[in-house]
Amino acid sequence: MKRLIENIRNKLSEKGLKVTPQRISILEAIYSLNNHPTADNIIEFIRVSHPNIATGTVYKVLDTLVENKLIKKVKTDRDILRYDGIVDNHHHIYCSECDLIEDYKDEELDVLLKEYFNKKQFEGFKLEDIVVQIRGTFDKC
Amino acid sequence: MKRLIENIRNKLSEKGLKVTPQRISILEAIYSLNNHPTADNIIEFIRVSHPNIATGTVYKVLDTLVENKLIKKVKTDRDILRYDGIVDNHHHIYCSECDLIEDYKDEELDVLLKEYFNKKQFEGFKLEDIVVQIRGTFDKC
DNA sequence: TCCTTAATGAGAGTCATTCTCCTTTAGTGA
DNA sequence: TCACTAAAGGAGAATGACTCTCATTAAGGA
Ligand SMILES: [Mn+2]
Ligand SMILES: [Mn+2]
Ligand SMILES: [Zn+2]
Ligand SMILES: [Zn+2]
Repeated sequence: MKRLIENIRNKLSEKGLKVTPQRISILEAIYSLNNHPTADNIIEFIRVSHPNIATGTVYKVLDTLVENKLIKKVKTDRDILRYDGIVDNHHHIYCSECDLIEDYKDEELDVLLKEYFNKKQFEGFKLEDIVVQIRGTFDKC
Repeated sequence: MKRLIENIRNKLSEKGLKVTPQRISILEAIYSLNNHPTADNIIEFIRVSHPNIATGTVYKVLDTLVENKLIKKVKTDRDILRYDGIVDNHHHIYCSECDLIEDYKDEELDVLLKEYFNKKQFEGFKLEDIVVQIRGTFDKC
């Protein structure tokens, strides 16, 4: 807990960002809300301990965190943005029945993709990353 | 041209959907605008020949077409929805510099993925499809 | 401790999408 | 061919996620 916040402070400083209570609690919220929260999920979570934070501030901080690669945006086919506190490359399982997005990590898949894309020529294109979208339905849903 | 519209009429009828001029021109627009158009791109395209179509109608028709699997939504990390007239499974290259989304089709990749996911156990999950998001920057951008 | 400048708060503004409700029309069957 | 009916479309208001503006506050460096 103390350690989490210390860790967040360090991440912000390392990027040359001012360490503000708002930025700390937003990152804390993203790390605590496991499943790819929306701005609204984050605001709701934060308001408990930090009732006066402005929604505009939350959106601004989220943008800053994305720009500095402390968080990522998650691609969806809805018109509400979702965020991911895990910045290491990983894949996503999208539920067709609800808006659940689960992480999927597997070294074997990463190796497979790496080998495939190393072999392929992408003329005039600088490859940055590969994310696999796995879509389907969970029995529980 | 005539053939395209005849083809669209058939697709609609096959799904048990009423064949209306609005639905025809929206599908026509999606097929003509190659790169994963937004609702707004579609409206702009259609207004030339069909100036009175209501925006609400366009959104409603798009929903209907998605539900009936005549088109698909494309996942993005923006808050504007984009659509795809190609319903056969394929992958997407996202440009980091602009909002270009190119199709990527390669049989070898599909075989690779198919073999990998056949082998993996997904307990309590019914797999529907796999789409690879390739992100990077085009030199031209 | 003070200063500078970036960050935040409050609230108005924007705009993509949805909703409501009335009118029109596609498709069916006499 | 015609009339009927349910489904679809038009107009425009409503919604809500996100952005903007600008005055105030506070983080971090001197
Ligand atoms: Mn994730
Ligand atoms: Mn496509
Ligand atoms: Zn689900
Ligand atoms: Zn580009």
